[in-house]
Amino acid sequence: MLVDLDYFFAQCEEMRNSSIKDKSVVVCVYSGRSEESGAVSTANYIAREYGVKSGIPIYSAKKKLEDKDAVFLPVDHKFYSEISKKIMTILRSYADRFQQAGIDEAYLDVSQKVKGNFEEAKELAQKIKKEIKAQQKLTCSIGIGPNKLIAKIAADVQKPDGLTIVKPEEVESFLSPLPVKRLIGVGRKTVKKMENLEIKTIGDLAKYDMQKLITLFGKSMGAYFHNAAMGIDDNLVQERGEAESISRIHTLHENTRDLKVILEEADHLCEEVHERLVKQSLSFKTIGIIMITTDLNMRTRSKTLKSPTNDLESLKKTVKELFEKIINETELEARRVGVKVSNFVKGKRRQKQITDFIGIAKN
DNA sequence: GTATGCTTTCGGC
DNA sequence: TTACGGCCGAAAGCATAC
Repeated sequence: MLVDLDYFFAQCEEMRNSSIKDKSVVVCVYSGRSEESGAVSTANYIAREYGVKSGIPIYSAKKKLEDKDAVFLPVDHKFYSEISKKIMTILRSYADRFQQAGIDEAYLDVSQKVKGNFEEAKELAQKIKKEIKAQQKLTCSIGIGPNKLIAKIAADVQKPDGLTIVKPEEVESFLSPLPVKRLIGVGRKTVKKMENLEIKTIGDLAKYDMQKLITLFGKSMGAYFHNAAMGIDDNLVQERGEAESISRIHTLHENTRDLKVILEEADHLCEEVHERLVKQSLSFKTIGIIMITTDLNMRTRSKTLKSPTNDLESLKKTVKELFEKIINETELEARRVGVKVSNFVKGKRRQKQITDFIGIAKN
């Protein structure tokens, strides 16, 4: 089953101050550039009625909620993380196997616990919903299915406070009318490509010849699409290791293409990223930078080292090289800049050959 | 040509 | 009419190996 906490950040705010819960609640990331510059992180369902949703400018949200009873709050990530942690502990206790997937959702393998009985799974889900409500005063939406793929899609069908069960014999009729984009791995380009083949729904995809899919999308993707469309997914519910990447991004006070200004900010971001790396004793092999230009487009550059490191000065040095490169490749000014590391190898020390091998074997 | 890994962009929350 | 964050993993694009 998949448990998804409803409009999580905004619901946390409602829980902290129940007097706002019959108003529009908009949780915002303020950039600090001007009084109201920034974007909406998430909004409760009352605000969504007026078209306020994740990612839109704060200014635009204010306009939509003009003369409505609305509350605008800054994100309080620390608070949400604490709530999330408590709820994840509750959820973990109900599962044979558990996998957190982001701050507000988790997969629970409960097949042993309910002996493969979907009615019992439904009762368990109701119990879980009750407990989260009692302990943390929050609602969630739960999807139950024979595998992760179905559970995830099922959880999306009814929300907030939903519960959707898809039994094995219902999988086909459940999936077949849904658009192909609901499948993980089917993005904009693939949707377009499939549309040209007259594949619009998951049902269309399931009927399509697998050999043809393999010719069109490659062996691994083709086979995956074929199986996914038939509701087949044998991915296990598994606890995740550490994060795959760590990044920091920041909006500049003013747009600029002055390298000195950019690098001053970048150095600071490097230090913050490095601090998190040290906390988790991680070394990295890949260093990336992000630049959002005046026209709000994103550009990135990255470099993969021959051997992993956790050294702050090497990080800064590579980041400097990458920014020098990227600034030479555009005429536009930077609005936001970021630093990202990935391709982790566990360990504090500077690594030599033996761990290089582990790094390769891991991939 | 296909598979694999690396780089860049996209998109959800 | 415009307006616009920060973070992550997934998808797409590309280079190289086989």
